[in-house]
This record gives sequence, C-alpha cells and structure tokens, in this order.
Amino acid sequence: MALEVIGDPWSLLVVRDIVFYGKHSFREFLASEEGVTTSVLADRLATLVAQGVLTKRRSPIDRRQQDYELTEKGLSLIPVLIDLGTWGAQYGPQVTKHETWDHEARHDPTALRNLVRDTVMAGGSAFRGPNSVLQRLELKA
Amino acid sequence: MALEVIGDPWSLLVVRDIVFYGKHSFREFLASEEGVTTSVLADRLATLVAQGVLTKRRSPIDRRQQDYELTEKGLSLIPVLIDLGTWGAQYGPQVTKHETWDHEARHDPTALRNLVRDTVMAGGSAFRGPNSVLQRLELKA
DNA sequence: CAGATCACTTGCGAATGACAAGCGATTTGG
DNA sequence: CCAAATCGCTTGTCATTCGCAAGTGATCTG
Repeated sequence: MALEVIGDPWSLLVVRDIVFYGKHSFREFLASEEGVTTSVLADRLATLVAQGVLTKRRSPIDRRQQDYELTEKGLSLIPVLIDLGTWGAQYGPQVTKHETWDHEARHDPTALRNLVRDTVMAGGSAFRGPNSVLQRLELKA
Repeated sequence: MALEVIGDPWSLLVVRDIVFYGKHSFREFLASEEGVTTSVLADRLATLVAQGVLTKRRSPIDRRQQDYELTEKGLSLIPVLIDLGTWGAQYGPQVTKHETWDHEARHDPTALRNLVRDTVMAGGSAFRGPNSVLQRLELKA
C-alpha cells in the first residue's frame, strides 16, 4: 500500500528534491538530472497532492509559480529517504560523502531524522542553502 | 540511483516478501496478494540477481525449485523496509498493528534493525514462521 | 510411467511513458 | 505599455512496457 506512493520512481524523486535540495517549483523538479518529462511530472504532482503527500499553492512572489510543500504525511517519509540515501551511498557508483552526515546517521539516527524534519518544516533543506542540515551539523562539530 | 532498484514496485515487493514473510521461491512470490504476472516476476528476479540484491540457487530438496536469498546488499535494505512499513501503517488504510513491534521500532530502531537482519540471515522472517522477529519480541517482553 | 508441479518463455492487445509542440496566465525588458 | 520571455501545465504521437493467457522443458509424485 505504501508502494502506491513511493513505488513510482518519479514520485519519490520529487519528495527527495524537496527534502534534500529544497526545491519547490515545477521547473526546479523538471531540472533534476534524471530528466522527467513535463507530462509525467504534472501527473505525479497532481497524484501526490491527491494522496495528501504534498500541498500546492500559488507563490505570493511570482503568481505564475506554484509552491509545493510537504504535508505531515510527506514529512513522515523523511526516515525512508535517509535510509535509502544511506543504502545508495553504500552500494551506488560514486557519491560525495559527507563526513558529519554519515557520523550523525550512525551515531544517532533519531536525532538526524528530527533535525531534517525540523529543517524542512522551517523551509530549509538537508543539503543546500543556508540553515541546511549539513551546515547545522558542521557548526555543532 | 537507489531508485533503479527500489523504484520498481515489484522489486521491492519481492524483497519485502523475503524479509517479512520468509518467502523464497518463484511460486510464493507469485502468490502475493498484489498479483504479479509470471513474465514480470521472472524479469524482476533476474534483474535483482544481476544487481546483486538476490542470489539464486537450486533447492537441494526439490531440484525444480529455485531458492532466492538476500545478499549483503539486499539485507541492507531492511531499514528502508521497516521505515516504509511504519509509514504505511501510519497512513495506510487498515493494518493489523503489532504492539511489541511498534514499541521496539520507536524505542530502539537500531536494535530492531539488527534483530530483523540476524533473523533473516538465519533463515527466518520478521512476521511468519518459528523464530520470527515477532515471536522473539514477545518472548523478551 | 502418467499426471501434476515448478520456473519460466512466448505472443498479443492494452495501458503507460518519452518526446515535442503548443497554450493561457503572468512577469520582465525596452 | 507592449513585445518577448517564463511558468505551469495540456495535447498529440509513437515506442516501450505491462497484464493476460497459453505453452514448454525439467523434475517430482502417485
């Protein structure tokens, strides 16, 4: 049943883009290296909204843009994404390792989950931008 | 990159069947309620073996049968599956709750991961059969 | 040794996806 | 103020994939 949401590669990729890279608009998702097509992306975003994983609203700054945000249900996928990232980093081809991230993931997984959740809720992301989880971990160290 | 493996619904379903239900043969995977077709299942199993997630060998008991087992790489997906199960149980329609499981997942996620891993490595599963994780947790309580 | 079982393979029509082009609403540049 | 660019989609075409049904060889059972 959970696979109806995450079983689709593109759907999970959208959630990943929000959590790790702080993307929030159609064109940002579209720019992801994996190369979604507009038709599929539109369909998946609509589905995710219908499933209650994302919310959609017009950007107050640019009224052409739609801002996609994670709901409570979407935020709850963060542990899955983190574990999946860890797995991918272990067995994937080559990934840029983040020392502090890896350490925190091993040392206190629960704390990392909560930190990522709080960061994303506050409008930040795990890897990119100011107040990213990566930055916060560096400061703490 | 991790999505090449888990992005396909059926692939993850196979791994789930092994970890949670102790299934190991083609016909057992086929019997899953989700209804895979033989052609797709055959293709996915071959892919998973090629990706190094599963190993395949003839059953010593019945030489028609193939036994599919998780590799190290496959076993490392257990945390993802557990988190996904937790998420699905939280937001899915109706699921039979396991009190002790939920408690352990919240109380000490790392311990649960290790317990599931050890159980599966020893030929058991999380939910079904003797020496299942569920049984072990009940005993401990 | 005849029939059942197991793990697939093959063939076919239907659904899905990638690719490309277009469209209305809004914003930007001159 | 208006022409061009941008944004989030929609539409259409075509190739790949999928679900379904039937069949096959190897092995086991009665």
